[in-house]
Amino acid sequence: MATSKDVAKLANVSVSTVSRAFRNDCYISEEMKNKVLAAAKELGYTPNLVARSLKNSKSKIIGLITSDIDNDFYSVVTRVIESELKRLGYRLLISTTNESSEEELENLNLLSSSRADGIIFTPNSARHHLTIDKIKKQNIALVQMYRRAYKDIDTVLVDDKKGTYIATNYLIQNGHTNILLLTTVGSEIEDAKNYKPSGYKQAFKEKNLSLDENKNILYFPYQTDLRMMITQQIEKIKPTAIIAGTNTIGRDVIKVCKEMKLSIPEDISVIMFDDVEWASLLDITTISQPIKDIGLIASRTLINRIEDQNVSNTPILSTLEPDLILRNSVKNLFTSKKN
Amino acid sequence: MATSKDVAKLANVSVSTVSRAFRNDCYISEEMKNKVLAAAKELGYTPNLVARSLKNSKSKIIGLITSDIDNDFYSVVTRVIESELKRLGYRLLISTTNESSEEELENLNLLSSSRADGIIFTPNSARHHLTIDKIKKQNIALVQMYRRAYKDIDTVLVDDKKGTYIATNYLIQNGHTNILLLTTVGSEIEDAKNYKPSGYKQAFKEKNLSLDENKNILYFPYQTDLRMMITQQIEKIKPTAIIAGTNTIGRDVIKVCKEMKLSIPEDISVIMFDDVEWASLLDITTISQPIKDIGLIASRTLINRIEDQNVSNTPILSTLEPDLILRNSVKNLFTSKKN
DNA sequence: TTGTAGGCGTTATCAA
DNA sequence: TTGATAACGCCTACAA
Repeated sequence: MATSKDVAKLANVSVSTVSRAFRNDCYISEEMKNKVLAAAKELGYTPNLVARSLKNSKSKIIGLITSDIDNDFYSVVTRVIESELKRLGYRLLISTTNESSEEELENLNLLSSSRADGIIFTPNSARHHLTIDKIKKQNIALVQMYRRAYKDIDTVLVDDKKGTYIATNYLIQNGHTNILLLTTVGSEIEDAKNYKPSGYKQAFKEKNLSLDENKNILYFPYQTDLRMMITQQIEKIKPTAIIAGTNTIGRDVIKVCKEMKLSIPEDISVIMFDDVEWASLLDITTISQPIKDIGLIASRTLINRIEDQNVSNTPILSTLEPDLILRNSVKNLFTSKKN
Repeated sequence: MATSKDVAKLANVSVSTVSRAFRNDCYISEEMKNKVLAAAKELGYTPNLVARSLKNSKSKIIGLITSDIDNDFYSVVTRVIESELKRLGYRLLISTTNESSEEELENLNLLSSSRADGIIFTPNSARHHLTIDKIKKQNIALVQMYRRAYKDIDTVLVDDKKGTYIATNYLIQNGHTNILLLTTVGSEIEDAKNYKPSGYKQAFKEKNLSLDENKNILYFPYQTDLRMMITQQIEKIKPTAIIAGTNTIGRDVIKVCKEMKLSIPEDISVIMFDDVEWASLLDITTISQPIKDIGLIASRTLINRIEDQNVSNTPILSTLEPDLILRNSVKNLFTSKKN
């Protein structure tokens, strides 16, 4: 592979002139620049970005650590981040953790060693404070997305509490009081675990409705086939409505309903988190996460930290609001009684 | 950030000893190694992978260029590739082209400049032979996936012709002869464009059934809302069955059927390419692409090229077979006539 | 405006 | 087994 030295030799100039030609440096004459560019073309030369990174201590690479890229949620957010970062002149190195805190640590360390300019990640725990501190000292920018494990770094969150709140309220307004909430243990982050249940409970409290938390809220471990557990719980408490805390849970709920020959919304009402593509095909009412905004804000917050020296030192917390997308998976128990 | 020099100073050894300690070099005593590791820990030192890359001319980074990461197909394959590459000691840099040949070129050049060790990509055209040659000369391994634009590099393909062939055959066996095939122009690659139609035509030919290609095969441009066009074609030729060439086309077909109040499979039969998650929820019969195998084989072929000097020079072509996943979206016109 | 030279943090070669 | 030193390819003072 040709180097700047080769180009310099061919163009009869010095290596610094070659360097200048490739960085739109103003201290170079048009003539020289053209000469260099011509020689470079002849040799098929492009600047070696690895060498440039070493010299500049800037890699123009951002690491993205998610738990699970083939979850629709993460693949869409990955897409958004990739294209926004490209626009801003950065490239994206991805890695997944499968919700494992150890893998998360490995990935963080790898990105730290790779001298990434920044990292966007979805923490599974708050255990890696030491590593996070090390990374901050290295001057690598950090943004945590979707979960807030560390108080001292920039965060992009979705207000999950509000999500369950509006879903629950909507169900109550339609006459449902026996509502099964299915959610994930999700992570070790205490806050994150409680967001969804708390909105649910608040809605009940505000209407002075009684609620048996132990029966009506079910916490799932990560990524197993949940159908058995869902079936049992439905049989046990006979809910009139279900709130599925993620799209994967929602998928299993729909499968279970099919197996149990429960038609939606006639026999049971369903609201699902994440407005994935197939929700509209099945006419499922959803809590829509503003995925695009999450990706955009995460990218921009990160790049601001990297490029803008003047940005305030205090961590920025951006909280985005979910939306209720009304379709046809919730039955109105009031009007149907009248019939 | 601490460097090997700092560690060397603290441990009272030379930088070469530090380097050896971190590379499991055998020419180092246990004692020295421990001393170095302790010093490194104290300083929070990790080897700078950028410097290592420069020195070794090996970045341990693989570039993946796909057209569209939020298509289910690509996000699953990305996931598989990421985890396989991690297992093999490589990291994944992703970029998308939106099916644009120009963006593809930019991405190839960027990866070339970044000195990636290898590239897996889904070519949109065969236009970039010069760049491909340059990259090969650079000793960057290349694998093209899903489309075969260049004859001289390793390829992982799915036998799309066979896919439409078995789908069409199955429909014919169920009494369908007016079948609408919806497929993409997809790319400028002449071969790729014709795979799906050719299997379809072959099935008709083998049964000596007549076929009006101009009416029964519809080519779509990339990523637009196809519903209008689908609706018109259904009204025009009144097919008894539809084959959707991709999951995004399938999604639009299902939406159209809803809008037109055509129930599947009662009023119209549907088979769709790509066995995405939601296909089972809607009971759609699909042509399943062996996505995991594609990702695994692409990764392994690439890493073999990189690490195994002895691998044969002739390009490897791996063709994977699709499967018909039977569900309940095709009506048997023979048995239903009898009723 | 252009060229020279030193250094970014590693690793590899060679000598000790 | 260890240490000194010269690359890897680029950028940036500084000198010309």
